[in-house]
Amino acid sequence: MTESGSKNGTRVALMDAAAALFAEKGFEVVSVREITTLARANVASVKYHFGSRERLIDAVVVRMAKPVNDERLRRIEELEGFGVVTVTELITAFFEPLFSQIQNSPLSEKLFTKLMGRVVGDRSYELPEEVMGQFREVASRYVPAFMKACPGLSADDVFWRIHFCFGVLANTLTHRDILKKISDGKVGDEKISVTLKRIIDFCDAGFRQ
Amino acid sequence: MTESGSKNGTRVALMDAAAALFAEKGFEVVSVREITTLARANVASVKYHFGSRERLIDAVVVRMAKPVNDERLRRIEELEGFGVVTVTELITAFFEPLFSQIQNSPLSEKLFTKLMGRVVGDRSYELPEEVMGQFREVASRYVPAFMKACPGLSADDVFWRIHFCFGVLANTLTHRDILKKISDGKVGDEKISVTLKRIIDFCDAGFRQ
DNA sequence: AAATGATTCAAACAATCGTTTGAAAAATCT
DNA sequence: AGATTTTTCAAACGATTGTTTGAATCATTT
Repeated sequence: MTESGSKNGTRVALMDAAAALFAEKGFEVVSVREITTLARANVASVKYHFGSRERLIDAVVVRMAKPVNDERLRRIEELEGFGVVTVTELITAFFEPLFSQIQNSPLSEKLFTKLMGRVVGDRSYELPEEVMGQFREVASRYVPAFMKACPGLSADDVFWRIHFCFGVLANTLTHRDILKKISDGKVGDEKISVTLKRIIDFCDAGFRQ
Repeated sequence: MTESGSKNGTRVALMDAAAALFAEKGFEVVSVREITTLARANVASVKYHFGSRERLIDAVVVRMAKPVNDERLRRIEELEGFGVVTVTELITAFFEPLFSQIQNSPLSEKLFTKLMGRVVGDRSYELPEEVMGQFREVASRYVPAFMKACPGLSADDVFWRIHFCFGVLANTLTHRDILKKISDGKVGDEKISVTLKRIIDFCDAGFRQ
């Protein structure tokens, strides 16, 4: 019974627990026993269901990244069907999918965004090859589109600015709660969609300079 | 003999080795034995010279952050002596000190920037209280200056945009080498001062929108 | 009901972790 | 020089790490 039916409860419980802990603490510092304790499962269940701790991390990352990258591809195809594409549209098409999956997640909005930030920002661990492939495909579609949307810019300029946008995104996702601490609780309580608009506006202005 | 003379060679050797390893791998995943091996010192030397692994991390971070924050304070004082201050000047005064200490470091430029990126970006460990105090002081000077320089913006807007700038900075420092990989080696080989200018231009445009 | 396969479980594996010990070595002081 | 302090060192500490084992339990099929 390898089918993903309704009966592999332990398997998804492990992934849910791992996702929550990874979001809070980072991939490197969460032990297998922490995960299995939170999931109310046995220590050996990780080896049984995933083969190893590392492959459990991979499974969590893939489950999170797959629908996002799928939607990114879907949206740029939709955009290019209309002809001319602007930088603003590209940035939006690239960023919005990161947030549109929140309601499908077993995680709270706060943990979801934190984990997503670690997936796109932490490079202390190696991304699973499956996700690397997805990302390469996304990049192969978006980079040329960005270059076409900015005729005056060199390849260097475009690459760097995309990189900067990534930085804004990753940092904001991972450390969204820091702002409340820094500002003595006066700033940081707003809907995720409002924050997303802030990010897009900032990156858009930075990209177009 | 607690004086920091020329004779505590092991102490600085430990900090140098730790700094290099932290830069490459991150604070959490480097073991005491890795550090002492690279420093050609005994395992027990960390406990003897620093008290614990955590306090060694603190020492490395303080040594890196102190001159940066000092220069930040010096430069904003200098700026405000002239009267009106622009956003561009503030961003420059805040960012440049991160790079001006490269030649004073025992680390290579590449490792220096990586480690600096982790110091400002990684929040898997707690910043030492000494550095937190420095940062609070820097923030207490720069945040009001930014607000004064952007009369039309709310406090929320200013806080968020500063946060975004932080993201661009931290991500670029930590993952400067990724760009070369993504672009098949075509992008990413340039002087650090050129990259700094890119960062400042991007953040400046994003901030002023 | 018996047999078969899938899953869980307590217990132990070897390896590594940060830390501690107490004595040897080196440096400094009187 | 001897006495004293500082620093180094090999060895071991208990705790925790990811993994493995083999039997027990559960679910499904024959």
